[in-house]
Amino acid sequence: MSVQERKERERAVRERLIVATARELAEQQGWDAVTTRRLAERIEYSQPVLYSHFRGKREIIGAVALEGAAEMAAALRAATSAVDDPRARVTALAHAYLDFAASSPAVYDALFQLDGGLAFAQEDTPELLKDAFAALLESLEEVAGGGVHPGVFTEVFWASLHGFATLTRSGRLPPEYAERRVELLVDRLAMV
Amino acid sequence: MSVQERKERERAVRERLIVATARELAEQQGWDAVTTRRLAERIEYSQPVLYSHFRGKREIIGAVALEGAAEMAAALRAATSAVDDPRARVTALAHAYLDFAASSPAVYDALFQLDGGLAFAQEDTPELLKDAFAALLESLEEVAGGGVHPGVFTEVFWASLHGFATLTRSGRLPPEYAERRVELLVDRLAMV
DNA sequence: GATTCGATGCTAGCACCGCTAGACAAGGGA
DNA sequence: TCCCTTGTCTAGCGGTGCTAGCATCGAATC
Repeated sequence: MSVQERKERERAVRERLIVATARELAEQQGWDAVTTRRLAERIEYSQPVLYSHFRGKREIIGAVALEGAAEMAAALRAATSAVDDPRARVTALAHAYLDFAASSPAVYDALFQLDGGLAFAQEDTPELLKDAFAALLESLEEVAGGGVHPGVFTEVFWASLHGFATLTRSGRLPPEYAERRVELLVDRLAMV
Repeated sequence: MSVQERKERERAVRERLIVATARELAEQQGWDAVTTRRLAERIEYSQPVLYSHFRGKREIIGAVALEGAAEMAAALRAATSAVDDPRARVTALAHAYLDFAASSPAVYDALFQLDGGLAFAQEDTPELLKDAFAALLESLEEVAGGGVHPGVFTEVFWASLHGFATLTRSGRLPPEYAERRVELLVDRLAMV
């Protein structure tokens, strides 16, 4: 029994190593550079080992996304918890979101841009993803305004931030007015 | 002279054929299916011919994007020109934008998601791209509100629509509340 | 009309991709 | 000690974007 337990433990360690290495490589050189060959070489195993942990590259992206969702939720809560004023809290939330997207672009892509095989906005959505959305909602529901569904309001705010993040990083939005865009968005969307 | 002119004409025809075929293939089966081999086979030439017109696949995507920018601008203007009320015009604009994104996903991706090697929001930005942004601005500047830079306002509105379009298509936003999201966005952002 | 010669499109091939079949070795259980 | 399961490896499949170098075709010249 103990032998099997040790093996399972070692397998789990190696699986975390794969995910961490994939993430590291993606942040360093982009997801295009995360090939199964390079990834295998970095973890010092052969390619087929990857497929004994994940069905394919997509699932590895999904694993990085889940890890990222947890970190993002934590970052959002950390940035908002110390702020008392509801409106200021929303501003802090927006900045924390955009900072996360800018400082961890590969993780952000795994979450919101690439196909990691994860279900969103459904029953079988992983709890970590639901919780990341919940982290947004917690700061947003109180400024949604009367008669507006907090979930829908959160979706609108989130989609806007997502647009900022992706269009800015791909060079389609100029960086110079980033702050004014955030101010305008919060000013107009947040009631009170 | 006439011989050379004829050749140039034929070259231009073939170049348009490449772009049209790439676009068609991308809309039918997604950009992943647009490989240089398949594209070459469809236009009934060998692969290297593609490289006598474009530096690589990226430039072909860029060509599709430019074509799409012109169509998008036309679609946006067509949808808004007949609407008199400024606020209703913005709503029509939003719907036209989202309809374009949903009905021509491959072209939309070439424009706003993939790397087509085009410059955005710079001096050397192609006129067609500037004009597509102008088409947005024309309907939005009059509802930007006082003291707000129309360009910045347009960027915010556009980024939000982009978030809706991309997150909805990748299954990250549920489609059922799409209409309510648009209403909320227009309600809050448009002044008067 | 024959001949030269440059332009043009082709075949073949590079290094790389995601993924997998099948050989092989190491280790625990009898 | 032997067997057999488990796990990992090598090698290879069909695909990718892209390119070197050859062959052919056609326009211009003699």
